[in-house]
Amino acid sequence: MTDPNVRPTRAQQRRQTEEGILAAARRMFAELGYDRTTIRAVAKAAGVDAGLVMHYFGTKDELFSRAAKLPPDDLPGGTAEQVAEALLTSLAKRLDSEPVASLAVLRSMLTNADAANRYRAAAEPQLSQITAAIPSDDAELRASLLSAIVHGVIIERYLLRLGRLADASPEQIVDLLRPCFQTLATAPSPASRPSGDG
Amino acid sequence: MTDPNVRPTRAQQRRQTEEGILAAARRMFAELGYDRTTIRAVAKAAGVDAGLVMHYFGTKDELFSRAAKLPPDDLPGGTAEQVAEALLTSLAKRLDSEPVASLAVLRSMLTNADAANRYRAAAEPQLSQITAAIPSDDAELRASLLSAIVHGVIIERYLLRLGRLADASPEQIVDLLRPCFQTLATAPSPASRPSGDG
DNA sequence: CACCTCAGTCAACGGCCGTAGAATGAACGG
DNA sequence: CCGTTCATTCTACGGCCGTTGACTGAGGTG
Repeated sequence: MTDPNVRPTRAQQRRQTEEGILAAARRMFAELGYDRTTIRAVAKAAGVDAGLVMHYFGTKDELFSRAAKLPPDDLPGGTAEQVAEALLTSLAKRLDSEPVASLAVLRSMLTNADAANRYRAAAEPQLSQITAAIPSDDAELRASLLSAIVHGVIIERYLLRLGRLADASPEQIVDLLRPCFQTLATAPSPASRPSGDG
Repeated sequence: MTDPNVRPTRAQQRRQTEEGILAAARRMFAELGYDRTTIRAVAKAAGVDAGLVMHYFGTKDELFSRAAKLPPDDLPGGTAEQVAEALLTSLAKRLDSEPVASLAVLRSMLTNADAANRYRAAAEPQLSQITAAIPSDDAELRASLLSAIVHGVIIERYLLRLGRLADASPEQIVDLLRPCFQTLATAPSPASRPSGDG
């Protein structure tokens, strides 16, 4: 096997080099964020000249845009209970290994408008899917809270690497969160305070 | 009234200018993060020369350090239930208005090591306080999850300004989260899956 | 073979940044 | 009133960055 083409064709070579640049870019964007990642450093990590990166991608923004293309993560519909469980399953998978491109977006979203929009664009369909499944006036808010929990956990695990969250098993985390998710997705709204009026 | 000293003393003037610089720095760090905030821009916003900022603070890092000094946010101890409720109260207050210095830290913590450390240092005492109150083997993980939820909500509300989370009332958010917090703080660990063995 | 295409390099430019240091002039202290 | 301190400004340096455009040489094509 090894390779029938000892010398790769020009198109192959190009695609391979481009892939190498994108991989290096993804790694650096995920580790350092948009601003602190320099085209020169990406080029060096990919073993090419900085001019080549410009030649292929035109712009640092375009490079980020290509490197940070997110895999769609749509959960199946169903009852609120099922959607909550699907969200937990999706979370478990992400806690097992989160795609580097997604980490690149998360790392940069607080300081780069494009990354923030990309995050919003990825979160929105999930949000409306969850919202649609929750039979409640405040379904939208509940969905937003579920999203905030998911992202809070992922940020602390991968980006801040906070103590227990960084090394706990996905199953343990998901099991602890399950009642939260089910409550948020299905329980009726509380009247007000628990120790307020009667 | 107005002012007995028509001309402020030199020390007063200095403190006032320094305060102005710090306020401008806080605003910009909170809005743009560490990297995209420039000393020159802070100086201009404060109406002084960039050299003066250096003269007073020595270094951009030191300026950030001074601008991002967090007010301590220690919750009272007690039973797990009480601690969970205290955490909710603290969250409600932060959802009502989060100090700009805190937003500066949150905005920068994913791309600046100093901000990340500052965040960790602020979160740690709360974490151990919560951990101490939870009677469970996985108390540390539960505390981490509570922390992740709090910060996820605050990030989406103030930094990403996501739909419903950005404009919902603190009470509404806290009421929805209350069962989550109580469960995480007090419920026993689940055995494994809900639909697994008997 | 001659020609064109194109992956890849190299050197440079203009800009912005953090920072340094000298200069100024008003407030202070004797 | 004089000398000192010090708040404040101005100018400049060196560095890194994104980006450009000319160049090189091997690959494809007729």
